[in-house]
Amino acid sequence: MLKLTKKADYGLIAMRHLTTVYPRSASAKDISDHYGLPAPVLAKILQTLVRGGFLASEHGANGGYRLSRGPEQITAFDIVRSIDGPIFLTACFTEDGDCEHHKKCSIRDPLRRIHEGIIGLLNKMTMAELASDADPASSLLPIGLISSPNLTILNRQ
Amino acid sequence: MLKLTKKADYGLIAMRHLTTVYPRSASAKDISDHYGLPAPVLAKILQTLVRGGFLASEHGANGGYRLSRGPEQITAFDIVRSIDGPIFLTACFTEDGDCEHHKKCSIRDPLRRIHEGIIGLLNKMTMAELASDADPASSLLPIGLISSPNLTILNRQ
DNA sequence: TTAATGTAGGACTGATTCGGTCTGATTTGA
DNA sequence: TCAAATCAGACCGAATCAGTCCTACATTAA
Repeated sequence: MLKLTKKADYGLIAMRHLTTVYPRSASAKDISDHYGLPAPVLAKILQTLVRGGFLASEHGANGGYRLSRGPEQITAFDIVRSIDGPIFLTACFTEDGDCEHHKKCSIRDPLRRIHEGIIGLLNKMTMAELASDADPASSLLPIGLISSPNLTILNRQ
Repeated sequence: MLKLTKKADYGLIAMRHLTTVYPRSASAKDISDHYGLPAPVLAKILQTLVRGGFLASEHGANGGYRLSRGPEQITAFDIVRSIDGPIFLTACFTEDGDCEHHKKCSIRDPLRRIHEGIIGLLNKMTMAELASDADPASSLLPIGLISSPNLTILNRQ
């Protein structure tokens, strides 16, 4: 759990590609061929991102998609939320904000802090950063999180 | 997407409850009644946490579950991973580490940094912190168990 | 004008997972 | 012994995910 859908993955890959060719455009087929992604799925994702305002579409022959803003003005959070919908750490965080256990559960507030932290991480990752292989990663992580030795990425059991 | 399952939620609620009564125990029924959680589901979750080594079970009448370690030695990450399984931000982060697009996708490394950050956030939230947020039940805590005021997760210096 | 290219969008399917129910076995204390 | 409680597994309906198929619309090039 706690992972992105494949659609969000595909969306990020496509956005990264479009960032590298920015401000030019690329067709859905170009991208799906290049990365071996299923073309119809990718097409839908790109349409979603158009509706979200992050891409502009160009119809007709030699058409395609291009970023509607600069790569540094679009974040990973934008893309993920646009494709996967709102991000909630727990079911408590609905729009209505009403959770049937709300009165008693009281884990809501601590989790909200984690929740905001996750969104913050995604929000700091711009397309420009995603597309740059250079890696001043330190700027991304809150101080104190980097050096912890038990932060193994692959938590195999 | 990108949210915890209800089981993880229930597990955290139960762990928080058991933290407030620590080092005493509580039965699954006590907890499910108190928070209105489905009892059989909660029972399974607690069994999982026993296998994970975070709870000890006491059979028979007046039995129940209690924390097997101090509340500051169990983190939200422990509980979530134990219940929901390994946490991967993207499908790329499997145990094998092989992703069919691996050669070309190149969003792997930036996402890995976000992934590490998320795990770091969860790892810094101990049960003691989870239970310490203002709540009437906190008065049940033995003196000295409420952790230090240095509880902010984000931007901790 | 016509054909090719490409986007837009809905309907549908198969697989997987999630949340939850049900049933029964085992262990312990009164 | 009996009741309370944990332990353990099978099972099911609903939801979601990933992907395919089909059709319609828009633009450009020949």
